[in-house]
Amino acid sequence: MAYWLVKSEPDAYSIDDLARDRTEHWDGIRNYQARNMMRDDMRVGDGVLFYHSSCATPGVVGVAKVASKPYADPTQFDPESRYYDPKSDPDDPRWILVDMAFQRKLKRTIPLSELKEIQALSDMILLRRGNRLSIMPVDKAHWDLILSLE
DNA sequence: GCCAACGTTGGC
DNA sequence: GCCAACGTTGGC
Repeated sequence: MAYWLVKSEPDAYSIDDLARDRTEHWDGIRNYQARNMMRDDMRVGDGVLFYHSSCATPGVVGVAKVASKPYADPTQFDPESRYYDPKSDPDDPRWILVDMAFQRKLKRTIPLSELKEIQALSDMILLRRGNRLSIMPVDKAHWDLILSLE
């Protein structure tokens, strides 16, 4: 079992939205690295840290898990969608997603500022300068440490 | 709102 | 294949 972190802007889709929906197809990912991780590396049951970005207090806010095998992101074929990709071939879809299922909301937000102060987390991808990946792997040791801060 | 960092696009 | 221009991300 592997561990991941996904970013979401709470104005667009928050942990409370996921708590309400219980499960959500993680659509709209238009970055090849992130797509490759969903397509090639995620397995049903993998753990996911849910992270709020571009907000007053960015940080880890909940736990989810991977809830489906990878499949084609339907929004790429929908001309009405902001994620529409006219260059994607329906016979060979460019964008792949998985479903995410709600597990729980943390008792508190664990803020980015706090994670940055922890030496043992200094090599986390999330904390690397200029990191813009919206999906990234998390080491088990980092996963355990972050959740121990709750 | 600013701006650094990055990924993608497209001309050559 | 290079690289400048551009758009986006995301913290502050």
